[in-house]
Order: sequence, then C-alpha cells, then structure tokens
Amino acid sequence: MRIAFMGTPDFAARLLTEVAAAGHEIAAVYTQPQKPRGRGQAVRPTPVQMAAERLGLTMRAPKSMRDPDEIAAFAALDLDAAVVVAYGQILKAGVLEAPRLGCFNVHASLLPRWRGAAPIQRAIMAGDAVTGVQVMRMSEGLDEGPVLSTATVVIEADDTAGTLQDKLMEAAARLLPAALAEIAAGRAVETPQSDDGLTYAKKITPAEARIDWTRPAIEVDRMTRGLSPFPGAWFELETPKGPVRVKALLSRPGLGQGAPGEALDDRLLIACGEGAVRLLRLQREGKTVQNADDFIRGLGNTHDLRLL
RNA sequence: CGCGGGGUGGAGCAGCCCGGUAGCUCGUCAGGCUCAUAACCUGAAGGUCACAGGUUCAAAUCCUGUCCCCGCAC
Repeated sequence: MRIAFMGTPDFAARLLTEVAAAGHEIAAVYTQPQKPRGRGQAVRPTPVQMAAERLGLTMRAPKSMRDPDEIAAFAALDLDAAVVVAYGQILKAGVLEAPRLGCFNVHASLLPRWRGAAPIQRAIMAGDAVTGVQVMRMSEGLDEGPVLSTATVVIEADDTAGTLQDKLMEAAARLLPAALAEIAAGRAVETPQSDDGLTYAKKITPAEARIDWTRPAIEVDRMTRGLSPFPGAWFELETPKGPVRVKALLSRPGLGQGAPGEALDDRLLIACGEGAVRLLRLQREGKTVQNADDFIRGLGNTHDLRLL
C-alpha cells in the first residue's frame, strides 16, 4: 500500500521501521516540528524523525494539521492509508477521510478502557492485571473508532511504564504489519467499541506526580511504577543542605506500619498510610538513577530518615 | 543564550567557602574467626581529584575556557 506514517516518540519510531520493513510504500512521514526544548533549549530531532532519516524517507513536520494547505498537501499524497502512532496532533475529518482506505491508529490499551494520552501509565496506576495494544480505525472522536485487531499483554508486579511500554511496543510491532496486510486485502473486520468499561487516560500532570505517603502502600507502589521512568513519582528528602527532590522509580509493597513517610528499616522500607513500600530504584535531583544500595550509601546516615 | 545540581580508586559520597600528606561507606583480593548471617577482625591492591590553561613556594580546593551527566521549567 501507499501510506503515510504519523508519529513522534520511540514507540512510533519502532513501528515506522516495521511498516517500512513490511514493504509498504511510505509516501511521507509526519512528526511534530522540532523546537527548542529540553535543557539548554537545545533543538533535538524526534525519534520518528531520526528513523525516517535513517530510512531515507520524505519527512514533514507541520505545525498544525488543521491548516488547510497542509490538509490539501496530505490529500495530494494520494494515499491508500495512513498509520498514526502517538503523533501528538488531533486530526480533523479532512485528514481522516483523505486516504482511500482511511487512517488507522495504534493505541496502547484495551479499548474502550484508557482512551486518551497516557494509557500505559494509567493502566499501571489503576492496578490493571492486563492491558494490550490495538489497531483501530480513526474517527473524529478521541480513540472512539472500531477495533481491527488486538494483542494482550499481562502487567507484572514489577512492571513500570517503561518496561510495559517495551512489551507493548514489541506486541504492536507484530500486530501492525498483520493488520495492514488485512486492510490491504480488504479482509479487515472492524468491531465497534462498546461503552462498557469506558475510561479516559488523562495526561499526567506534574502536580499529581508527588507521592502522598498517607495513601495506602499499594497505591504508592502503583504510582511509582506507573510514572517510571517519566515523569517519575517524587518526594522530598531533608538533607544538611536543605530539602532535595527525589524520584522513586521502582518500588515493591512491603510489610510494616508506621507514621507515613517514616523509614522502618535502614533499607528504604517506608511506611505509608496503610502498609509500607520498599524503594528499589531512585534518583536525586542532579544525580543519575541509583539502585537502593547506592542511594543509601550516598545518604551517609539512614537513621531517622523521614520522607516528605 | 531559560533556571539549577554534579564529574574525587570498581560503586556511592565527604573534602572545596577558609589552598598545605587523598578521607568515608561499600566492593575486590589475601588471611583469620564463626554452627550460622547482606555478621565480625586483620592486611592489601586500586586515584595524573573530567579536560586545558592561569594565579601561587604550594591547587581536588582560587580564576578562565572546554567536554560530559542530571533535576526543574518548556
């Protein structure tokens, strides 16, 4: 098929290479425009852009796909289909209807659960036992279109958003080429989503990433794993030089009771509102990621440890 | 030119303000002790203090520049 690929982060870049390897003619790759961002206002290419360059594909990075000129240019590509993966822009009807067979999205949840921006994180934070990836036909509503194919992935107790994303990415890498083949052959079966179990995966906001030690341990644990490695659930630590912000990147529920935030042993077993969590991987601001052992050594003193 | 923290034996840190013998916790190696432990004891190896200039009798420490890592904001 003659297709366009639209995406931005790593997850999308991996699928772009899969689609290319499947032998489709990629007329254009769309990604978010580069702008000064990140530390030092550096301009960095998106992962999809790097993948597109490596594959020698035509790339476009329009500021807005709502621009009539952009929509016209997109339509002029004379596409069979478009594949959209975490592109970062809302596509209007003019874009969605341009390709002969339509636009298809890869979404990292079992719809209609976790429609929206942060399905992987929200699934872990909610304590879901299973999630997955799906290929769906795009419509104007947010992740509302009919589903063409599904791969399920079990969420393990030690999964973080990072590890789960890797698993989902591998699953999607197998699922998408097969789905495209079905679409090309006109054999794809589209199943409308039901409204049962509908939830929305709201974007993660910085404010909700702060750990509240008065919450039950099981919730704190899900939060650290669901927000790891990015943006990272965090708390504050008192040091001789003042309070320091620390991210908890991996944890495990543990046994213990105490005042919320209090260290119950010298190996980072921290009391929560109900039960306790053991912190396994952390990162102090300005420092690199550390295992609990290294973090403890860096503290110098683990007695009377109190996390805020 | 967005704001800020950091680079010191293999790991994690202190020392820097106030220049004067390279320190701590851990690991490694050798030996000892113990029924036993993420236990304890003894000893050893391992560092041009990120790099390059400068100041000084003397620089990890003060000054200038460069490279690299990271947090926030975006």
